[in-house]
Amino acid sequence: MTPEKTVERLSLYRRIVEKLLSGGKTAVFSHELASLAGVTSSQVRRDFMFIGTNGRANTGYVLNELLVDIEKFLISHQPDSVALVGIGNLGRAVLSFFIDRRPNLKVKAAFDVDSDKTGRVIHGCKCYSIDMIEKVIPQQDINVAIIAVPSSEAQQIVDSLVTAGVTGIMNFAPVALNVPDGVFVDNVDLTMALEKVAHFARKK
Amino acid sequence: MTPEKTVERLSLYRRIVEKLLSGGKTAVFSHELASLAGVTSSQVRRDFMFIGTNGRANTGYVLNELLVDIEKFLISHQPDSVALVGIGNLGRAVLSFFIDRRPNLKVKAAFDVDSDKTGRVIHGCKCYSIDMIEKVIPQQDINVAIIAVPSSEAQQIVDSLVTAGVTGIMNFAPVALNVPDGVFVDNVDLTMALEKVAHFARKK
DNA sequence: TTAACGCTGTTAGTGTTATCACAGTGATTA
DNA sequence: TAATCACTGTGATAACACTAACAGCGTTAA
Repeated sequence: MTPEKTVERLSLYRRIVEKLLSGGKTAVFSHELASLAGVTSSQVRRDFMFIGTNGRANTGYVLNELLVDIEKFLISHQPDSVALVGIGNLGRAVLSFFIDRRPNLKVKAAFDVDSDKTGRVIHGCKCYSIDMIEKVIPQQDINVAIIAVPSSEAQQIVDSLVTAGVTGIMNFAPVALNVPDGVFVDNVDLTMALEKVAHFARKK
Repeated sequence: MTPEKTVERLSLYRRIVEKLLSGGKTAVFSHELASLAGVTSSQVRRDFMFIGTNGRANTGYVLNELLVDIEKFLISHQPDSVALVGIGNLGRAVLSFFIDRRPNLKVKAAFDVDSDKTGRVIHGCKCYSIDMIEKVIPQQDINVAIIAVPSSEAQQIVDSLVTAGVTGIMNFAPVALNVPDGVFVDNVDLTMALEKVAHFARKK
């Protein structure tokens, strides 16, 4: 219902609002927020229509209220639990990136095929063997997974994850994943992104 | 002129085509490629209109020709040189990810503020201090940069990069970067992506 | 109290991206 | 040779995303 792009921007707005709040500001105009987020002011106001927040003429949006409204929309009442699959270079970097970044997104468990990596605790996150997925995921009430494994293994792992109850997947493997309706997949294809940049660096 | 989304998909098509070729296949139908890429067959054919490749009734697209056409479009005759700025966890992971992945995209230099990290060679890539940017970039003929530094430093670094001649930037810092016309920026916002997934994991 | 101002909320319009649907085409079969 | 089939290439259409523009409103100034 709410456009995907709007959800994306709300995530960005929130971080900007937090920064402004911690800087002592109490309200913000749509055009200020727009310039900080790199979008137009209409865009900001339109996005806010979706979450039903409202500002005031001459004052703008009161930051406290705005933050509450964004979070009410973006975040569930209880923190989302996340699993990481694939503890290679990329997986570890992503793990360290997310640890303590957003209190509402907790990476609770990590999985890998390599038995050398299991049993350990990395960045406060316990590492399991991959065949523990269907046991640990429901146990820890995890519904979001990050996939950072080679393409060839991705589909099989996704099947386990979905069976185990995961309904949202952030996928770093450059393959199209097959999932049933009701499971959301976001593909983060770094090769694609870099090639795109290289392309437009020349052509634009 | 060519849609950004088409460029993205071409990068994906290419990798699929390479895989099919190495598997001994010689031609592919639009609907096969579509299913491998997770899009529709019309989409595939429409994308191929932009690069002017053509298939044959009853045969589909001859893989060799297709690959040539995609590469002619996506790739410059000489390899693009890339710089990495920010040798933290994420930067190193991205570096190891791209090393030897695409022969046409060479990460030639890395930069960091931390002097402990400079002088070394990581994954075959030489590390410089950040104030060497404006010297090294033109020297190595680099036109693409990957930014993996904290948000607070990003803008300043972008300014140096642009001055030094960079025209394409892949940005991992979650801030809107200010660049002149003719410089292409692609924002890869991991926090945003994960929050989006978490959101749709609940709502969808 | 009225007028002017600057902002929001929203509608209507525009541009971009994806899909539908089918005419055109070459291969295959009878 | 003619008919059938399965595909491509593309015009037309629909869905989606962004932006411009302005009415409405609270605030400020006269």
